[in-house]
Amino acid sequence: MTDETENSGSDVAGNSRNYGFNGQFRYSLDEKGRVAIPAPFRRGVVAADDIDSFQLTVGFDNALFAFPYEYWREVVERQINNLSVMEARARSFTRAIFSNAVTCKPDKQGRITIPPNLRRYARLDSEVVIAGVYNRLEIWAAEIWEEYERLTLDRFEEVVEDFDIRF
Amino acid sequence: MTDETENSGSDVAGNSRNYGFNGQFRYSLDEKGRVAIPAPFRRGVVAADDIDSFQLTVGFDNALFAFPYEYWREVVERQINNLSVMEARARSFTRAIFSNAVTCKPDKQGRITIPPNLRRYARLDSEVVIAGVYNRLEIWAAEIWEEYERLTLDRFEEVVEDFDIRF
DNA sequence: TAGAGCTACCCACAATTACCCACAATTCCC
DNA sequence: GGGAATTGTGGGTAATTGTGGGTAGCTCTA
Repeated sequence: MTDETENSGSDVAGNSRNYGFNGQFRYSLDEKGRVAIPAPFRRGVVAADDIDSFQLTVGFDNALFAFPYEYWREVVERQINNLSVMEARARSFTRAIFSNAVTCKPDKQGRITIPPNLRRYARLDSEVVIAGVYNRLEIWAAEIWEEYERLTLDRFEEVVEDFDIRF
Repeated sequence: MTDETENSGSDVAGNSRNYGFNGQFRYSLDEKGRVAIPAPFRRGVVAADDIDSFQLTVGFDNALFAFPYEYWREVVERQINNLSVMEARARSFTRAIFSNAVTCKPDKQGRITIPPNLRRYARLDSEVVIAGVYNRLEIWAAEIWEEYERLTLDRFEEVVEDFDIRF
């Protein structure tokens, strides 16, 4: 573990009643392209007993999104399933989503291997931040993450106002 | 294996509970016109025990589509079956789809042979990308694929908005 | 019917990957 | 505070995968 962005996260994520991933974790991407899944997120993803996998895909803001497999399955069934192959934009979307996705099952050490095309998309080289964001994990290049946080965290209060969130 | 668009794909795709093909793989088309089927896609296509074949056809955007045989059979029965021979456009469509199709069974090494007319259609020469796109594989000439991805992946976020996909 | 060309099937090998073990550092818990 | 468990990271090995090539059988032609 490196020490700049120390790791923090709730263990409640392991609970099956867990309501959302949270915390941020900094890891190194090793020579084989492997990165650790934050320990609190490893358990509680299991749907059927041999599927404790994540669906890893391209996401927004140069990050990768990783969904619990079962959740991903629902999204596909409810939303992507009924897009028509006949429509060019729908094809383009479906292609992007699926061809840039991997179903990955953590190894015994809790790591996943990120394929080269996804590494490229997210500009990952050696330092990586994994953030828990409600229903997904986000995998960022550490530098990009830090820059992003620096820019947006200042404006947190403004943003909350925009959305009229009532705590 | 070449190294620019390295291969990526999930092994869970082999699972019968698999929900859709995904990942992208780069292969070389050999002198005999053979190309490897991505390993994760080889298993789990079996319907009856001697039918572990793909139906290979002309697809959209200069790509070839390959469907698991059983899935193809359903599509034909449910949809193509009730097109009328009386309608010129329907005839043309049916002709194109069937006359440019092959049922192909991977050899012991997991390769299929792509017939010349399909190679021509998809402008395949030596470098090929095979993408898993939900219910089908797509076979592209590597250059065309890269160009296509370059154009569409940037616009990914817009497209998601357009389709109002909620993760 | 013999030969030429083609195709399907098999073997072989190099490169890559997946899986397992090990260990140090950190965290947890009494 | 100290021992035990967990966690992050590196590396080794066996299995898988990608790719080239050979041969037998088939088809088509002369």
